[in-house]
Amino acid sequence: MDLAAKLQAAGLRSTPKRLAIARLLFDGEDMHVAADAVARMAAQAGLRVSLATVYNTLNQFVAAGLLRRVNLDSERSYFDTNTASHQHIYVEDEQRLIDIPGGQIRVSGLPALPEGMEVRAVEVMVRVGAPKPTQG
Amino acid sequence: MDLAAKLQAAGLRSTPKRLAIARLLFDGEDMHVAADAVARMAAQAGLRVSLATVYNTLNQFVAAGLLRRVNLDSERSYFDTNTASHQHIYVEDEQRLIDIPGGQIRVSGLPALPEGMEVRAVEVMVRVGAPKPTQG
DNA sequence: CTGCAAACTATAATCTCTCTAAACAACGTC
DNA sequence: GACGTTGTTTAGAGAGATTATAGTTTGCAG
Repeated sequence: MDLAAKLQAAGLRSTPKRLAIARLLFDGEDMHVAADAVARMAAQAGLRVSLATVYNTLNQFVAAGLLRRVNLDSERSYFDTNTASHQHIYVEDEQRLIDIPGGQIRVSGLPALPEGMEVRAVEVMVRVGAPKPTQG
Repeated sequence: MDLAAKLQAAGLRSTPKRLAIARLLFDGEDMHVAADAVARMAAQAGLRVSLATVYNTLNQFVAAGLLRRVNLDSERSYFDTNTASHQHIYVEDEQRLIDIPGGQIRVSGLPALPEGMEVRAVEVMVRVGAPKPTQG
């Protein structure tokens, strides 16, 4: 997996900062991170990169299709290094996202779409947690 | 539909501000609004209500089960006056949400959950738009 | 090399939302 | 109907995430 080539194939210049951030993100493990976590990871790795560059880079990666943005809550954005079609389980108590491999979940019964529209994405978010005692 | 009774049944005092905001929201039509839109609607209706109260009230309505929070993007929160189990189509080009009645969509193939967890919600968001010419 | 466009940075600005502390109102009690 | 308690409302400050700005630096074509 040549990251420099991956960047260039996506239409992005292969700069040192981008390469370093890409190395943090695409280390083989699928991950779900927020921008501040990326900045922290970068700092820990001894990389001197400004917060603005972290945001710029993440947004460029999303635009280039290298990352996927996940709308988990309105607090902040999360970025998913797995860009293949797949879904998520969100463990609310632990604030942890778990991937559901693509193709495992089937969504049926979609209604007719408005005239001239096509489906761009079907997002499924399964929110789980310990049973609520107040409900029982 | 007695709104004052509805508030009290939800454990909220029936105050003039809450009643007025409830009247704006629960006018019969299901709607999806952001906090600033509610503030604007209130102002247009001649209601003098502070932004803090709009936020407080919306959050209380969510906690009381009168509203549902929808995570559409990370910019802001949207509130859905339809609290029944249902799903959404998001028309990206028009930034418009369309309800899919509950029970119409079926999601199958959910994986096993972590130990001691139960499903709290299954959110489905179908993003649609005009076919992208660059993809064609 | 040289020049230009793109990238990077620090900082300011913006935007959504919450906190704070004080004024105010609902509601039960007498 | 006044009183006290408690919950509401408010203006404004504050917090946190993200973007805009403007100047400097860097990559890369010629």
